Amino acid sequence: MQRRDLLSHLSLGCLSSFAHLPARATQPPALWLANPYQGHEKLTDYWVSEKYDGIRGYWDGHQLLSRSGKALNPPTWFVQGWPAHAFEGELWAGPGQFEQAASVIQQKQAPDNAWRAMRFMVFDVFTPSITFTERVRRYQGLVKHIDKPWVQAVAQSQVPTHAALKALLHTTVQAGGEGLVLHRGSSLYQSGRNADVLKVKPQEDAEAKVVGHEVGQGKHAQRTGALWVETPQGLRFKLGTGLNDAQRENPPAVGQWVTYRYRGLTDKGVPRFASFVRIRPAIER
DNA sequence: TTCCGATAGTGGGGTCGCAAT
DNA sequence: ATTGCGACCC
DNA sequence: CACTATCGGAA
Repeated sequence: MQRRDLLSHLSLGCLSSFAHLPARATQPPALWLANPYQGHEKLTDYWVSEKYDGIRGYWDGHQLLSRSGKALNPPTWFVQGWPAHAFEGELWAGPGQFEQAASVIQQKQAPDNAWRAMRFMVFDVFTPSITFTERVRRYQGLVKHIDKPWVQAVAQSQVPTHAALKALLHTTVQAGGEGLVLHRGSSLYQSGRNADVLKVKPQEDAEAKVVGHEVGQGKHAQRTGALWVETPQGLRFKLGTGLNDAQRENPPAVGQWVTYRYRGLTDKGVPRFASFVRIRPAIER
């Protein structure tokens, strides 16, 4: 396909259901969501790319939307020349800059120099009826057509074995990446979570001491909502997810040590996405 | 019969914007 | 100027 | 974001 013909072959599809609506009254776009990688998938079916740690952005052909359908407010130059066709990517401020990216997109009107540091890493184009493998070609051509340094196509590669995937994950994280995304080449664009899109992120376990309890809300009213814990370095934070109902009824006591799982640290050094795993086994001595 | 996928409902850190103090 | 809260992002 | 509890249909 000739490049000048590319955009005319992109389909608007179900986009028409909300593309005409005013900026503030949008339905959540039907975007795909990644599932955790289990380790038993057939890797040769998948494309592998870096998972950029930023804000999901969906260009509906007219405006930039967040995952929930909220209109974002990039400066006009940022989206100047973007096509009247839907595509999506990650609004990214660089390695380790998630909080900066979140700040920029949540401000009503972030300063121009903040947006100058942002990139839109394109990883899909909303074109029903063609496979992801074909859509990769489409978004590569689309990015080339837009021809702006802050709009980049996410690179896709193939990894034959789990060992190779592990190695790629290691080098990607070493270079500041958040993890990897696997996308089945034969899959059509499908909203929601399914096995066609998988994510791989490194996770670590650590221990902390229970220093308090937080009462829960709603169905967890009158039982434990979260544990206040303290690391050996004296850092305090809350563990609220990972507890089952029985554990919320009878939570580990103050002074007990627990194991938690987390994925990276915030700017302040607090474990990110921390979840309760188990009460730490007693130490033999 | 068991198992899996989707959904609803909890919980976290962090940021912004606005109201109350 | 500080605090608290809801509504977003992940 | 991560996770648990539920339910209905697939396996």
